[in-house]
Amino acid sequence: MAERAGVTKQTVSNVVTGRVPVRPATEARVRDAIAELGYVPNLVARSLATGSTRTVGLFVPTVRAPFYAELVEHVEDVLEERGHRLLLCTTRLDGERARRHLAGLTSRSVDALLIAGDQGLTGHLPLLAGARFPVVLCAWEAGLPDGLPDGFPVVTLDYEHGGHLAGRHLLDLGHERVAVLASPAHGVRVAGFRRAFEEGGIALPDSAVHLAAEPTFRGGLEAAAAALRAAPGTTALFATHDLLAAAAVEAARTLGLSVPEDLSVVAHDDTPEGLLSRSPLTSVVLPKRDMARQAVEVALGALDAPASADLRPRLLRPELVLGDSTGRAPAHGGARRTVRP
Amino acid sequence: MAERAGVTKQTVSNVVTGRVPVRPATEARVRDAIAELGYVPNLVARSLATGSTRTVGLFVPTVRAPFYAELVEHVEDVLEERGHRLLLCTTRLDGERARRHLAGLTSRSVDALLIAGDQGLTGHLPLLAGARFPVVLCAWEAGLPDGLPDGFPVVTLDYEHGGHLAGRHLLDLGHERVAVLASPAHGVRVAGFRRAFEEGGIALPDSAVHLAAEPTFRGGLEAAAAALRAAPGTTALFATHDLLAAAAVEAARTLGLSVPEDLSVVAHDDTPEGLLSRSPLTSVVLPKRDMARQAVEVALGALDAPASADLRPRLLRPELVLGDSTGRAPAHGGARRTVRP
DNA sequence: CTGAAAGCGCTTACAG
DNA sequence: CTGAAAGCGCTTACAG
Repeated sequence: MAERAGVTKQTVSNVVTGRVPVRPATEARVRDAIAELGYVPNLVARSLATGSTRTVGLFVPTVRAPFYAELVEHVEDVLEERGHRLLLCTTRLDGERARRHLAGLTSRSVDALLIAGDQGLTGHLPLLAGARFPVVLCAWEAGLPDGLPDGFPVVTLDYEHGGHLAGRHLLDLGHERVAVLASPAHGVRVAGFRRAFEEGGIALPDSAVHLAAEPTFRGGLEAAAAALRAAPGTTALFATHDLLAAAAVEAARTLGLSVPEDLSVVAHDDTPEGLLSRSPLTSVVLPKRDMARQAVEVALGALDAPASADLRPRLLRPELVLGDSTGRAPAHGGARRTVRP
Repeated sequence: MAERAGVTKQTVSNVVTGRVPVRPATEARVRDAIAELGYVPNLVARSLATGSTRTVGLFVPTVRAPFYAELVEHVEDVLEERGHRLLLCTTRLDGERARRHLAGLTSRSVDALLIAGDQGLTGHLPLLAGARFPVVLCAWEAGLPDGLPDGFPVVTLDYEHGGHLAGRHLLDLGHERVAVLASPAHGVRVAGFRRAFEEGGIALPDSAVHLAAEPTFRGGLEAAAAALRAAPGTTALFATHDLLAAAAVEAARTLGLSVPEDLSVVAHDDTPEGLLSRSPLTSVVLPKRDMARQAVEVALGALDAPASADLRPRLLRPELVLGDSTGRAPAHGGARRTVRP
């Protein structure tokens, strides 16, 4: 303890926490002693006394996917503003792994927990009922499973609306023959896209949706080639994630099609900078930073006022950002004109 | 305390920690009580008593770069094996930010700290001297700065050797006119590449090295185009990271060159699956998992036996993994033949 | 093998 | 405004 050096005793605590006013002269002496001895308060002891670790846990499926990598950094930023640290756990779509980590936290080592992404956790959600701290679900695309105990706040993105924005945009540009390149997990985005076309009086057949099982450039190339081969009159593609969209543009080039003259491509969740593509793509952009902020606020807010927690899911709305990859539908039928056999 | 439920007192601690043998009958009673009451030990209290938080900090510049994203997951894996948690901090190449976070840890909230990546931290390294826990540096490409206090273990990759492997491979395939696409931070890789050619009696002029300031597909396209324009006889490219390499292949296609018939491309740190490219690239592959393991072991080992820490930097050797993107140098001079004006 | 005591380093009422 | 005491929930020697 630094008290020895100065003269006072646990007045040190008072000056450090600032909870109780201390006479300037005393405070100065204490601060000198602190500086001199290089005193650093023990945060573990403080946590035990206060019951708060100033640490928040975050579960994400992986940080290798750009979406989650960005989310992690946003959460970290918000946490830092509020003086909290980040305990990270990547679940790898492995419910058992998530369960183990959850068990490892169930003991006040964290003030709150954010769980992002819906894959692989569904079966283990009831476990959360035993958590001793607030848990908030975010970036949840699928519907909430029945097993989920009541009382879990959800802060997520309106993926359906994102898909709808993409569809609306293509419709507005006059596209009627379109196809979708999608990851199997992105059904909600596809549903929104489909709804937009239905509203425009156009039914999108299941055969227009091409799944790319793996989120790779190659998978995107293949899905795009398959889509254009299956429906040569296609004038626009909707790709449900960035790598798929970038691959679609390259696939079009390979087939001798110009983007956007012959083929429009709209992406979902491409970075505005278009890291992976030749030029910035028109894309549905997700308010990840907002989601991170609200998720943290709900989680930490639940600590202060457990009762006041608003349990209606918060749905944040994506926006469409225009890039170079979309344009009016060609009068002459797009891909039909030039696609090689 | 669960003791009430059973009959014993802090025998609970004995059965939970397993430190002191307990009679089976007693243990059973205690375990029943634990299960019944849903007792979970308070890890914060345990940390205060034992002096160990079972948490390790990791600083990386960002998780948005695949290299660090993978490293984070590897570190997490090794930590999990050893029963530790991961406190993550992304420094964003911002020394001031790193300093703040470091200060936030300087108080036994972490058992050890791993710092990955050299950018932006150089000036703040002396601060580490004040850390109350072992610190190990990893994935450090540049030379260690003079300001670094002695006694910091370093576990890193032999980047120079990686560049050398790439150069050696191209030389073995008969390539003599080569160019390099590099990120400005990757000077060591380029130096290794250059050394290989020097050993082969070929000097690589500075003009053969093309920098891509930003790690984007677009930047890679431009650097590759510039390289092939500047030296039309070029038969091979060395790209110092995955996105650059993937872009180089697409740039070659755009110019009407076949890979690897007209142009070979060797990457550095591409994923073996080649997520970003049309087909798996020949690439220098870095033993990240090994590095993560050794870094954690050194850090945690330093806890047990502070004196025995081996302070010689550990340099882990990359390997060359063959893909579809390299082949023998064309007899007729490669790019010269077909590049458009 | 089991119980009673002290201590980890803070914070928080509670008297002076 | 400042000091003395109790307590946060564990673990760790130390006696029985």
